Amino acid sequence: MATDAAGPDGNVPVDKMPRTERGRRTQRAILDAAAAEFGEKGFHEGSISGITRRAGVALGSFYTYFDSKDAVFRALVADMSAQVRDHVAPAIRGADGRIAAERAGLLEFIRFVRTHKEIYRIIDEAEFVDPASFRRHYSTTAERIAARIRTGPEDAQAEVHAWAIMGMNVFLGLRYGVWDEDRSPEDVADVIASLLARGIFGSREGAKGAKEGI
Amino acid sequence: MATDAAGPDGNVPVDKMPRTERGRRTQRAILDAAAAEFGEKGFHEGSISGITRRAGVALGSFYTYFDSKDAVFRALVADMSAQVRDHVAPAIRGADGRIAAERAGLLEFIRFVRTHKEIYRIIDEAEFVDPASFRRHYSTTAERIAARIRTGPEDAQAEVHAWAIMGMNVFLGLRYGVWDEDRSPEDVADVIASLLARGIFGSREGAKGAKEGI
Amino acid sequence: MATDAAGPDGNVPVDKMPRTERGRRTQRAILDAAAAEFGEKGFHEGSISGITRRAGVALGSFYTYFDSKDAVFRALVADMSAQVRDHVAPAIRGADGRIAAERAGLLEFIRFVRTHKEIYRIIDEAEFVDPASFRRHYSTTAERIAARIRTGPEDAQAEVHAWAIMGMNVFLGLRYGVWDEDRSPEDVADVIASLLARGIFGSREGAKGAKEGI
Amino acid sequence: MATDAAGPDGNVPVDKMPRTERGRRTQRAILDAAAAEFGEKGFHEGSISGITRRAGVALGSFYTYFDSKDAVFRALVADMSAQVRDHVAPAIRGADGRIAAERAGLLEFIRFVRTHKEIYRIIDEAEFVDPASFRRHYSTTAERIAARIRTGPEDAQAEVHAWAIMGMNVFLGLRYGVWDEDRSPEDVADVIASLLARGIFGSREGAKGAKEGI
DNA sequence: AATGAATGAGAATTCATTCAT
DNA sequence: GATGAATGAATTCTCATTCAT
Repeated sequence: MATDAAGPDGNVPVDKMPRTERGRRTQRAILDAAAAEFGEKGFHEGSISGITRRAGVALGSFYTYFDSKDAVFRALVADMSAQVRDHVAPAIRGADGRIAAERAGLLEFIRFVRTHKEIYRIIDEAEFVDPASFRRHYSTTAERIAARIRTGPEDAQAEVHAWAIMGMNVFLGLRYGVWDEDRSPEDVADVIASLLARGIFGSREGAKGAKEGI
Repeated sequence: MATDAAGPDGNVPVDKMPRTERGRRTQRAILDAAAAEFGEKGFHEGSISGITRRAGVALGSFYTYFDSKDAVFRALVADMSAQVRDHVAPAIRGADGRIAAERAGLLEFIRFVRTHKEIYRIIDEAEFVDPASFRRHYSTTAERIAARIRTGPEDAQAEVHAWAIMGMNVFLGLRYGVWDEDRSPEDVADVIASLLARGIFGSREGAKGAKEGI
Repeated sequence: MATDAAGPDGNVPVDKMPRTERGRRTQRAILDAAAAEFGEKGFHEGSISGITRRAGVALGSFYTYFDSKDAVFRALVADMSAQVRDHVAPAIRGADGRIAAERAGLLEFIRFVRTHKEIYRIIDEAEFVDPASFRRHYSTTAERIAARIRTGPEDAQAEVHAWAIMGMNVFLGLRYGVWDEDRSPEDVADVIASLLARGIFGSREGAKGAKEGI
Repeated sequence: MATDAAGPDGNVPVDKMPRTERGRRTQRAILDAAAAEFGEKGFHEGSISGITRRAGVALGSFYTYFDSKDAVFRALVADMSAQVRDHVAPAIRGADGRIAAERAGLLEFIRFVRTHKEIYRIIDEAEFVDPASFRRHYSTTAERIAARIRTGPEDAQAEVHAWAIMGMNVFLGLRYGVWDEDRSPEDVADVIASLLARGIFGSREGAKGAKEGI
């Protein structure tokens, strides 16, 4: 995990940092329970008592580690955000060529959400619970993509492309990762790689170029 | 507008259907007020009393026309969903060629959200308030796109492309329609048209093809 | 029916008395609908709109004929109270002997409640809605019984006996008239006639005496 | 007392069971307050806030111990039901002979209701609030009586007699215990004992037999 | 650190009654 | 007479947060 709890930017305030090993375990248990609770019921329907029940601790113990319901949520968004990044980054770095990198990113993203379906409910709900977290998550993600695809300092299209790619990924992850698994992640990634390489109709002849590393 | 209030699929139950002209006006006022309230505060922070205050009617009058807070929300999602569709459809129909159609769709979509910024808060929050509405909205939208771009009955990529296009549009609308207006809708639409036509790097030379109607 | 609507003692106030034949029909429809509504749902769960819906008239029309929810209820209690009395009275008058009269009263009472199961919900709920109606109903009923069984002006036991008989009848009506019909009214009436004639254990040899008219 | 709070059958759900002594005291205070509130105002007119005010606790504390207004009510019916039973049982067991047992039961019942006048409002209102409790209360009471008076396995009249006796008791308790105390409980019990022993007219000569233990 | 009882502000919902048409 | 829209007071229930032990 990248971060542990939640200040304004998703980090736990110092005075809530567990001092003992036992404390650390309890805090981790609460954060995991919160992911389960919010992933299942959403932020508003989820409750602190639901979290502590899942974590197997007393209600009051929650406030030993987090300042408020909002605070765990922020910590959670930061945590999930970091998790996706950490999961996807190595594959992107290992890819040969720009299109291949985006292909790898999408592929790993779909794989990741298939095993962490709660991520959508958590990150999307941030739009309502903590808009700053939400914006930060997507802005930094888009910037990362833009940095990868930018062809030079003059490239004015990179930002638009980055948002487009991010949007594709998010919706394809929802459709083929969370809602249904009726198509393999590799297949989806191939189709998109070809789209990025040759456009939407050029791709209808086959999406092999991506693998050759353009 | 397509629908007026809200049953399970977003339609008002018969026993809530206004029988007089006066009733019809009141119901419309409440639905508009709900769009404002939820768009501004979100579903959970928004309140029935906030809605009736905006609508200028008594609290109890709300229940003359809607069964519950959830019900107006459903009606609203159906209503907004229909509004975007109705706004974008003519431009798409009038476009010359497939790529041009998608370009027109995105262009009008960004224009629409610039004047209806509340649409994101409303449709996105449906994921938590009424998942069925949320899924229906995006599934039907994707199907509509797929129908436009499908090259033939064998075209297995159309669905993936449709979800990709929808994802691009949604995120570009958020970025360049709601969050910031630092780039013209036409510019964004051109960039994407080129991407669809020639791929991400082919497009770096210019997105003129779209206008010629491919 | 004996009475039509509801003042403090269960009669409709003059200004609510229908002047036309059409009005009379509407009022009767409302009263019958109220019996159904309250019998089915009870006073508190029952609603004016439920009544008018059953009666097939507009909500506002209710107030043309009754002053309030309490008022219909009072009218109803008076109405049902009179109905039982009117149904049971002839049988009692026609009976040969005191025990036979009580037997006939119970027999007809059970028969009556089997076809008017709502009577319990209505009269019993009066204890909470309109204690005066409730008390009046049982007091006058007890007095009627006492008058029948009193052996003379000195008979101090008659009142106690009357309440005892009324209590038996009410509970036997509930058990063998409303809740279950697993024993014939005649059978029940025979058992009680014998109890009244010879006591609880004397009766175990048979309850024939009642028929002979003691 | 037999039960403390209220599930479907009048028992508190486990998750509402107080874990500390302090909790136990609070729950008891709320239950007593509910008896007072409902006894005085009835179920529908009584309010949760009325209960917590009487109990001297915060409104929200009510829900720490009971799931709903209905739930306390159920708990209360079970509680009162058990209280009468526990109050009357020893006198019945100590009586010499069957008639004497019934006499003792009635006597103690009248005495009990004189000091717990709220019992009628509570148990009778169960007919509307929680029919299952109501039926359970009277069914088990009748069975207990039947078991006492049954002369043998063939005795088909016992059940009818049991309901008759219960009905007498309930109405005599209402008349001479709750509404008016113009006749001593002993006197009433004597009259009924004689009725049970010799029938209604046999008893006019005197009800001495009961005391001799028939 | 951990526990769980206590708090009370806040919101949705119901429905008898009034009234303009 | 009939209609049905409008009103708003009243109440139940939820739950984040605090605090004494």
